[in-house]
Amino acid sequence: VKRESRASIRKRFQKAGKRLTAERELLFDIVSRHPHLDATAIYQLALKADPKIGQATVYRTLNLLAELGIVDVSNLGEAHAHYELRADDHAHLVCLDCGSVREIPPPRGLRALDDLDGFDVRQTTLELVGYCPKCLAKRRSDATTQDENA
Amino acid sequence: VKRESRASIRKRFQKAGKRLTAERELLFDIVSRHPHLDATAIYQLALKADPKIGQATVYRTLNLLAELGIVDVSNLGEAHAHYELRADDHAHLVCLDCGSVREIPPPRGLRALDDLDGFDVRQTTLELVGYCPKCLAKRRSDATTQDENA
DNA sequence: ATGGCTGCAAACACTTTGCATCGGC
DNA sequence: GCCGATGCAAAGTGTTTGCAGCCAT
Repeated sequence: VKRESRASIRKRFQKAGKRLTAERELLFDIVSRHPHLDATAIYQLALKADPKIGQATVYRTLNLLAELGIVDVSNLGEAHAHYELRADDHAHLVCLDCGSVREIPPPRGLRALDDLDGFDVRQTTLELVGYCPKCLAKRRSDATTQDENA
Repeated sequence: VKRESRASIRKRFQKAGKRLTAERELLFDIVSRHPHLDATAIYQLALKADPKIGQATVYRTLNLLAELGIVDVSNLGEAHAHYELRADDHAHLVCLDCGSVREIPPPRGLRALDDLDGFDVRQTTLELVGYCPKCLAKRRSDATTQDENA
């Protein structure tokens, strides 16, 4: 797993003519340590370390990290954005009940799609939403109990 | 391409205990004829046919169609929802410049992911965003002209 | 020291909801 | 005729932006 280190981040920022502030470093650390969070959750975590950080800074920084290609943005089956460090290609297995996210290797053959009739693919998103084994079991027992299910 | 016909839709609604109103039929037709539109664009088209339809009806109907499994919802690289009739599995090739959407068959091997360690996959979304050949050419010539590019 | 970055709050875009009326079944 | 569906407008989310002061370079 090739990840941006905290040190190499400084260079990336410099190269892009951006400043590396304490807030940005904090947010980078949070995203590093907690993949798949959304902006609100990241903001809550950030507040614990820096009680006067603003939401705007969170959004601006996440957008910046995305522009620099340091993080990837995805929806994970919801309407709003979730963030994670850019790493090897992988698919997301998202549970509709508990919201858990599992990463799995993408099917071979996906890489073959990198060049399609001259279309230049920059980012590939593969999301599988459904029910994780645990929630699936719970749903089944609920259905039995209630004798009701779609 | 197996698509819901306008006639079979009535039965689907009845079975779900929903009424088939003129508004719903209109919105279904629009989505049938114009895949990949977002709610605003659909609303604009709907207004031409029925000047007093409300946005709320559009959102409520699109949500209903999604619940009934008649349409699929995806983001197409943007932050908001786009709608299309549910059809065979396919991937979306979305251009970052012109926003065009091309559908391509999914790589074989994707179907094999349908059951993963007991995870029950309900919907699979494969999106490839990048630049279409036309926009790619334009970008290259712009870069040459301006001697500037990331 | 200077221009980018921040916090605050207001503005925005998209979507949902409350309520009175309307119309499919 | 009943109850679900509609239109309207207001409320709700998630995100962006304007501006005065601040701090990394």
